[in-house]
Amino acid sequence: MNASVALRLPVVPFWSADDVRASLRAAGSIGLRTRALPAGSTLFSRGEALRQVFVVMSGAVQVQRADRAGQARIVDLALAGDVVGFDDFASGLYAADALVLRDAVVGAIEPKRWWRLSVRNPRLPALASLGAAQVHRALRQNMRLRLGAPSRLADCLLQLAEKLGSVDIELPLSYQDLANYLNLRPETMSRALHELERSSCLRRAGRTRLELDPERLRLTRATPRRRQV
Amino acid sequence: MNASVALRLPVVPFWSADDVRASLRAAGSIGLRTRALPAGSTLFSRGEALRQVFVVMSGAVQVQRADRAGQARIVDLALAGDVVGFDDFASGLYAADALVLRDAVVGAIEPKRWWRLSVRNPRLPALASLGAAQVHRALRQNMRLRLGAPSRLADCLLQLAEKLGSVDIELPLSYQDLANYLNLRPETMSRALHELERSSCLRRAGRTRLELDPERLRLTRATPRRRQV
DNA sequence: CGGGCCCTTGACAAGCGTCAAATTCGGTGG
DNA sequence: CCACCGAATTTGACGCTTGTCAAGGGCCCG
Repeated sequence: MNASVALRLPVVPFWSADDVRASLRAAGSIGLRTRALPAGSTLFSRGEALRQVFVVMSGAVQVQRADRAGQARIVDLALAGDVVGFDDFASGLYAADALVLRDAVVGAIEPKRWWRLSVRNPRLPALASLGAAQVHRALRQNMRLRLGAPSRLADCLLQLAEKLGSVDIELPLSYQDLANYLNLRPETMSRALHELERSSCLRRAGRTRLELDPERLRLTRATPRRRQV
Repeated sequence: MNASVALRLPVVPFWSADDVRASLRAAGSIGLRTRALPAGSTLFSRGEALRQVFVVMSGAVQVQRADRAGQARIVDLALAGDVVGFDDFASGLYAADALVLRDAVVGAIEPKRWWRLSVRNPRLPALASLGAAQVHRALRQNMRLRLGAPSRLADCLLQLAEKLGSVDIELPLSYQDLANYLNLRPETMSRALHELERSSCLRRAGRTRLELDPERLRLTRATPRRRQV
């Protein structure tokens, strides 16, 4: 009975994209220290003391943890506009490893300093807003993990297309790692990919280059565990 | 190759429990406005303007959204010490419905006011810390959804026991709703429950009353999709 | 006593993981 | 430039896990 309360609300886009860069730009990025990092470098590692929370300005960063069996799990994929590292703000220690996938520029925010700055500059986005942005992403990943394999992949690709602002995208990681992120086996990933290709949701134009059809992808995403004709 | 970097780290507890009440208490709860709410009442509803972020001081609250097909999905289960509603802080509108399951006392935090207070009282937990706490919970649910049904349930029950401070727990919601939260069908939930009972991970002592054996539950949780003998 | 809802159970099918092996791709050394 | 190696990806076969459907039992509340 509890679960049926929200049923009659209209269906609207579930989560809006939120690009933290925009608010930083609006604030004139006062006092934002940026850092350029080459692909393959490390943004932070597990166990280090947390000094900064990061905003990805460009490029791509993956965040991974070891699960209880010691297996590495990719738990986050941050592109331009995304916030990384906020989850460890309270504990003071990074609990995950952040790896730069594509040459990136990140804004490094030192909480204390940022807080002082924002006392004087009310236009500066509050730390808390950055946190809210990361919660949003975590919740979207949450909902994604509730879908079947093809829908899961479709949702992920749609988000990538949205972020990158193009239907013609270059994946920042291997299919293997993408499978890890989506909690699928590489074999299943391969099959889901072919499934999407078969239903004209996308066309493969190179190893990790895809041309997407957002309309059809949305259709597939909405299809609960059943193939389209 | 990317995914194998963190492998040799020691296996330690994955996420620590974080009880925001503790830090509020440490700060003397200066200026925290509390509200008592009866079971069945609504904390906030989708579409409303966000005025407050909540900290559950006692009782239980569930948060639900409609998925893309319009089905209600329970996305969060907040007990004493948990933060609710922070995800909508940036957008300014609640995107979900929060329903009180068990008579609850919640601390209502108005961001602007809290911010002003914390400028003067450095001991007050920052809004950002509250946000970090909610990210933590979202990430844990994330990892949970990657597990098989029995492990998923085991992890959830372990968290409940930890939160409630007892191995003898009363579920704040029906099995049906718990299944929804864990993204399982009621039938699967029933089977997982019997599975745990069969392997002495728990004993059922009433409709929604359970006596847990944390040690065995941890064992089951660590077992990847395979029955124990 | 009669519904209605929640929880169970059984039978069955679909989805996804697992295993093994083939194939392709990228990069390296000759 | 070409052969070769190792990693990534693909394919097929097969089985376990979970979803689905249908039906039954138990409990609470009129």
